[in-house]
Amino acid sequence: MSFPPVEEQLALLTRGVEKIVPAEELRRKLEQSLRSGRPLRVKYGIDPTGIDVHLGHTVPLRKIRQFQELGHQAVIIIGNYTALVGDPSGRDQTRARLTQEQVENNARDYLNQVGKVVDLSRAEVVHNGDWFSAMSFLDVLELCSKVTVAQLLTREDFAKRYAAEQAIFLHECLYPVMQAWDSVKVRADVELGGTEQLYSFMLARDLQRDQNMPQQIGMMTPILVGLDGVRRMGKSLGNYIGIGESAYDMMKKFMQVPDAVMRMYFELLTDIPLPEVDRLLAGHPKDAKLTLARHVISGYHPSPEADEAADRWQREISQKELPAEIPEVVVPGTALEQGRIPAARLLQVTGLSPSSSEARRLISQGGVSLGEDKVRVETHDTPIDVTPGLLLWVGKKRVVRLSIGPN
RNA sequence: GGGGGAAUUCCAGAGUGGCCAAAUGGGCCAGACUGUAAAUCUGGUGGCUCUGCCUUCGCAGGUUCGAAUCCUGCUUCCCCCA
Repeated sequence: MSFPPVEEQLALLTRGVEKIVPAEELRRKLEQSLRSGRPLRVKYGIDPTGIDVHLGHTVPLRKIRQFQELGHQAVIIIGNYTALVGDPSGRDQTRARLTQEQVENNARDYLNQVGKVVDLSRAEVVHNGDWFSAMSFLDVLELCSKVTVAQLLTREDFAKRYAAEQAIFLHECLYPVMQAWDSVKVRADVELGGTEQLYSFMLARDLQRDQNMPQQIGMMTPILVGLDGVRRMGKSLGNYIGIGESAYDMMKKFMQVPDAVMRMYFELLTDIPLPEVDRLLAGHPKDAKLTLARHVISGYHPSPEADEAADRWQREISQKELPAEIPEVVVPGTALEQGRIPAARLLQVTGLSPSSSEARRLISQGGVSLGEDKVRVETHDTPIDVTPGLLLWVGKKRVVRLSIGPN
C-alpha cells in the first residue's frame, strides 16, 4: 500500500476539522503508516436510532471518505447495542430507548444512506452487538472498574444535568464506556465524530492503553448548523436537508439558508478549495449559494439533475414564473352552488386550510388570491366562480389548479 | 421505605374563584421589505352556521350562581432523605 506524502494528507484531512486530540499525533500516525505501508484504521460509529441521514451527518462521513481516498481503512460501527442505551451526549434529557427490532430496521436503512458518502465496498462494517452480546456480567464489571464516577461527571452534559437535578440513569453512564470499548475491539487508530464525543474518545485511549494497544486519535468535526443558521442541524428541529431528498427540495432548502453560514457549508460540505470559496463569497451571495447548492446536490443526484434543480429554482422562485408542476385539486361538484362556492369553504374542500377558522384568517390577512394575476380575495364569504384550471394561491408558495369533480 | 414538588393551549412558561380561549417568549402562518436569504416591522396562531356560540388547562368525581384556579380519589413525572 502506498500513500500520498504526509503533508498532502494532512492538508486534506484537517480541513473543516475543529479539534484533533492529541493534535501532534496525527502526523506521527500518518508518517508511520506511510513508512510501514499499513493503512490507518479509521473508526466511525453510528447509532441506528432514526432514519434520515442529513447533511450534518455527512460532515464526519465525508472525512471518512477522504481517509478512504488516501488509502486508509474505514471501519463503520453500527451501534446496534449502544442504540439500546441512547447516547446522552449533548442531551439535557434521557433519550428514549429503542427496541431491538427498530434498531435492526434502522441499521439497514442507515447503511443504504451512508453508502452515498462512504465507499462501503472498501469499508469494514461491524455491529457492536457482536461483542457486547457475548459479554458476561463479570466482563461488564471488569470494564466498569476502569472508569470512575468522578470522571464521568466531568462531562459537561452530565455535569449540567446533575447540577440541574435532572435524572442521570446508570445505563446512560455506560454509553461512553461502550463506545470506548468499540475502539478497543476494532483497534482504531483514528476515531471521527462531533465535538461532543471528546469524553468518549479520551476514554477509548485509556482503555486501549490498558490493553497495551496503540492509542487512537480523536478527530472532531464541528456541528453543522441547520437551515435556521443558529441551532445544530437535526431532525427533531426540522431544520435539516436530508440526503435522500429530491434535488429540487434540497435546492429550495439551500437557498433559504442564511448567508452567514455559507462559508461553513462550503468548508464542510464541499471540496472546493478555500481560496476559491473566498472568491465566490466575495461575489453576489445568491450566486454563491447556487454554486454551493449545486455542488452538494450533485453528490447525491446526477449532476444534470442538480443543474436542472438550480435552473428551476431560478425560474420559479427567483423569477416568479409559474411552477412547472402545479398540483391539481378536485372540487366536488356537490360543494358548488350554481358553480360558486364561498372562499373560506373553497380553501377547506381543497385541503389548503384544515379548518374554516384558519381559512378565514388567511383570507382576512390577504394571503389568498386567484388566477395567474393573483387577484386577492377580500372576504371569507366572497363567492368564487370555480372554473376548471383556475389557480388558487395561499401565501406566496402554495398554489393549486382547480378542477371540478362529480361529487 | 419516608418526605416534598409538579402536571396549562405546538414548546417553554404565567395564571391560584368571575375581567381566561388563558400573559410573555419561542416556533409556526400571513402581510410589508428583499436576493421568496437573514435581520426588521405588522397581524395572526382551539373549533364553529363567527359582532355570537361550543370544547379545552393530566384523569374521574365533588363544592359553587360561576373552577385552569377550591375539595376528594386516581394516574404519571421529578426531587430530597435513607
